[in-house]
Order: sequence, then C-alpha cells, then structure tokens
Amino acid sequence: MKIASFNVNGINGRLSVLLRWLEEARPDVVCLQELKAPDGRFPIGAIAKAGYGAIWHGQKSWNGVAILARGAEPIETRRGLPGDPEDNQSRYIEAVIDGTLIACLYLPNGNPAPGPRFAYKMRWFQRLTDYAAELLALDVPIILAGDYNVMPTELDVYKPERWVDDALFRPDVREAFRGLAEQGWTDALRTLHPGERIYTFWDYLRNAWGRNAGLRLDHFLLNPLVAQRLIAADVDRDVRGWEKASDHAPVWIELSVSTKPTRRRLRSARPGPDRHELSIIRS
DNA sequence: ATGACATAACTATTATGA
Repeated sequence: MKIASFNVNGINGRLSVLLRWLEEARPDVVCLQELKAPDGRFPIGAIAKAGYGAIWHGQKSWNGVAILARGAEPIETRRGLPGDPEDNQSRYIEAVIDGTLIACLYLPNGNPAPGPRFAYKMRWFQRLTDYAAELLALDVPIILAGDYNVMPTELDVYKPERWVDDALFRPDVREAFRGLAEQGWTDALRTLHPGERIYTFWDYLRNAWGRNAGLRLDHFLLNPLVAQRLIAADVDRDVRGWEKASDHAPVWIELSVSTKPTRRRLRSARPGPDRHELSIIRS
C-alpha cells in the first residue's frame, strides 16, 4: 500500500501535473494540501476519471486539503482540527481507508515571527498535539500526513543558519514537532533515511531548485501499528522539475500488506459514540 | 536588507506563501 502527500499549490493551476503524477506513481492514497480553491471548484470530475474517490475541504484562495483513494471512496471521519470553533481555515481532513485512519494536515506557515500569525501556528500545533494524543490511544493503524511547515532538524535545511529566526525553523517550532513525535509517532522518511539530506520543498525564487536549496517540510508520522509495516519512503523529486511544478514535491511511504484487524482488536479500539466515527471500520 | 517567483482574486494590484 502506497500513501503519498503532496502540497499542490493550487489544484486547478496544477491539475496537469497532479494527473500525470497520479498516473506515473499510482499511489493508493493521496493527501493534498493548498488546494487554493473553494469546495465547488475542486476538480472531482478529472480526479474520478483518473480512478480516485475523494473527499475535500476547500477554501477560497488559500489553504484547502483533500484525501484521494484509488478505486475507493474515503470515509470521512473528521474535517477541521478540534479545539477552536473560531478557526475557519481549511487545514485538516481525516478519513478511514481500508481500515487505516488517514489524517491530512496543512500546518500554518507562521511568518512573520513573532506576531499573530506565529501565535496562530503555535496554537494550531498545540491543538494537533492534543488531538494526536487522543488518536494514539486508538488501537488502529493511523497516519498523520501533510505539510507541517517545520524543518525538524538541521539535516532538513540546505543552510540552517539562515533559517533560525524563521517560523519554519525557530527552536520553539522544532521543539513542538519533537514533542508531537515523542508521543510515540515515527517520522517515516527520517527513520528509513537517517543522516541523509532530504528535501520536499524548493522555493521558486533564486533558482532554489537548480541549486538544490531545499527544505524538508512534508512529513509522515506513523503510529506503532503502521510503523511496523513501513517498507519504503521517499520523495518524487523529479516532479519538482516538471513544467508548471508546485514548489513542493510529492512524498510517499510504502507499507506491507495489512493483516485484517481482529474482531477483538476492533472492539477494544472502538471509541466513544460521539467522539469519533471510527466504528465505521467495522465491516 | 532586498528581491527574485508564483498563486488566486472584484484583471491590476494585493495578500499570501516559505
């Protein structure tokens, strides 16, 4: 099972790139960020024609997230991160696909820092951390995938000293990512490629792609049930060099075939009635 | 420090991104 995450930077402006990549990479599940389109402008026709079912949470001009499933309809379990009813930015959507809970997230950028935008980023991070702790208590496979807008370590930045005051790399932001991961989540790319420079984003400016001046911003966090099935993980770097490319490249993980969860496991994993709709994975 | 690119939107200029 291959699961990918791709910040498309405008799903309509980037549709040809997305469709070409879907055909070449054939991921089973795709988490998309930065749709930059309201719900009514999501290109469901073209995506369905490519063989994917989809759920999405759009927004005019900015943000927007979606989950695609090849030959299947994702079963939506949540849209919007809990913890702030005032937050109306489309940055979180969640579904169950083939028994696995998939969270697709787009963490706020936070620049300039300090300031209100940075405060929003840190609040969002805390809400994600609180909610992730709840998810970890569930005994089902869980993947938190998306654009975290954080480079976790110096290995994830082409020139760390240039970024220390930036909202993507400040020590407090790195600390927030570390705190989340240390709940018990496995950083898939880093675990399979320790010590390696890995980038998932290259700025359009200053020939960043040509100079390989990249950042690793897109991450997969896996709960233990998924981590034990992790076979491969990588970045489809070539896509960044295509015509009309997003500034992010797709990232993906490959999992070994899931053994069907037992009835016993599902029974103990079932959440409270109004807390989550995970009971739908009983089938 | 600035600007260089690119997106979507009240198509001309602005807000946003990272």
